[in-house]
Amino acid sequence: MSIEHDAGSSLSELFADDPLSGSLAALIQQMRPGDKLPSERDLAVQLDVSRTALRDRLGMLEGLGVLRRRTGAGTFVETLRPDALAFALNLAISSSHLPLGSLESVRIALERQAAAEAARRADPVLIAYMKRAIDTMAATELQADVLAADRAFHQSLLRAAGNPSLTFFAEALSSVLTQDLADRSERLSNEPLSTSRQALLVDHHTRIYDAILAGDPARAMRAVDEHFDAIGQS
Amino acid sequence: MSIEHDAGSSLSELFADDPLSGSLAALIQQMRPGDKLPSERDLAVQLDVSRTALRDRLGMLEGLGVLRRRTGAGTFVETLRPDALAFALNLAISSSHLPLGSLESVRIALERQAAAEAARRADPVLIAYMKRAIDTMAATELQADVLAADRAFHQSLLRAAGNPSLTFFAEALSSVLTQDLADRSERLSNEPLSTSRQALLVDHHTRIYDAILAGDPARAMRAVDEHFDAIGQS
DNA sequence: CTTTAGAAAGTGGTACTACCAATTGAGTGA
DNA sequence: TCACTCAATTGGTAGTACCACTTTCTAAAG
Repeated sequence: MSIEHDAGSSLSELFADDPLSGSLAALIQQMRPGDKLPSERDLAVQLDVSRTALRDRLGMLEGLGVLRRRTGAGTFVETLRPDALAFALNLAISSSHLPLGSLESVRIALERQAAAEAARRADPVLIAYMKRAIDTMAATELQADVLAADRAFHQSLLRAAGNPSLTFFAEALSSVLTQDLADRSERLSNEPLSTSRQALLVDHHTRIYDAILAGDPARAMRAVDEHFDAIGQS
Repeated sequence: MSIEHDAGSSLSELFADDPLSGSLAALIQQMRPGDKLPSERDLAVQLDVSRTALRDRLGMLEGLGVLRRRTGAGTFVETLRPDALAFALNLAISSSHLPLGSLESVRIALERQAAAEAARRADPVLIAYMKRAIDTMAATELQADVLAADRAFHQSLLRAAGNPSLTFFAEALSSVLTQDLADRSERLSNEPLSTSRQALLVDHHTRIYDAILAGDPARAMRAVDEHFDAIGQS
């Protein structure tokens, strides 16, 4: 019935108004991350378009983080990179005035979900990394080190959840929020942290850790919420 | 100290390895959505590059959803479009085998957060839309109409949260998950829905609605979780 | 004077050619 | 065996010409 209908390919539908991009997307879908595309000259002949038009689309796909062009080497299919999405987000946010505060909400939502799933999985090895981050946090004295340990904790939390999408989005968001966080913490980074505040942070993270270790998703989510509620007010 | 350091511009840092893209990003940041960029010929002269190189970057920025090129008319700064991110996601997901199931988790996380924030805001007008969706859901008989009402409910829930980022991500995700959802529901869409199941759905949504109306974030989140737990098993 | 049809200018889209710069790898030398 | 050189390949840029579409202005028709 249909002359050329690549069934099930959601990509082609999105490219309905651009056959060239559609062909490229179909080609890329059949390849695996790390694979090398034919050279621009060959590909242009193969798709029966000029190198100019081809490069235009390649640039677009590179912008989306799907491809990576390396001068002299070739064009390669990229692995899913959170920073590519982060880049797009950064661009989008800065050009459309999406408030950073509302983004923080998304981050909390993801972290809460990660805590719940980590508790459900209860992988002792992955959870151990969280414990290590907490210990580091308790042992150090410099604000910068505490922040580093904090990042390590949240990273290991996401890893413990074992949900690639969750990790992907969280890391992308993290990249977007990083410079804002850096700006706020820069002034304090080399000063010693108030002992009471540090103890509070350690306590919060320990509560999250305990809930996950106990395999209690609801309690883990609650612990995350209490954590963010507390640091939100300070 | 630094020769050209556009302080505070997070974009330029990301473009550190590509001066041309950096200049373009800086230019775009100073503009507002809907504004028209100079013509490619003018811009090429202005930035002292060839039109070829310029078009390559414009293609990239268009891929990111930041720009929109309209043949014969010009190039314009785009408003933040969730479908642009959805597009990038679609491409990324299909080319990196990110499981759809893990994406569903993200959606739940966002919806849970939206429910909490909606309860915190407790805007009677926006909440009324949720009620209307529930009523529609209870009144109809066709599976397709129930699904439509379901979508309307979740949409009004996000609106009631009043968090642009949350809405943005949820809609982007929704676009990605749409075709999958469509595939699953296609077979049932014209059959009458089992009465018990419909009643269950109405009950779930009513619980969420009640919690939000009562201004109880914790209960709202719990209701969302129970909802997704239930439909996840069926 | 208003409306409208058409011309003209401007814009993005494509093609083609030529050349540059970086990378790669095979071959050559020590 | 190792190190180096050099040529082929690849992406990056430049410039030109032309096409299709859009917008705007103009002049003719009412």
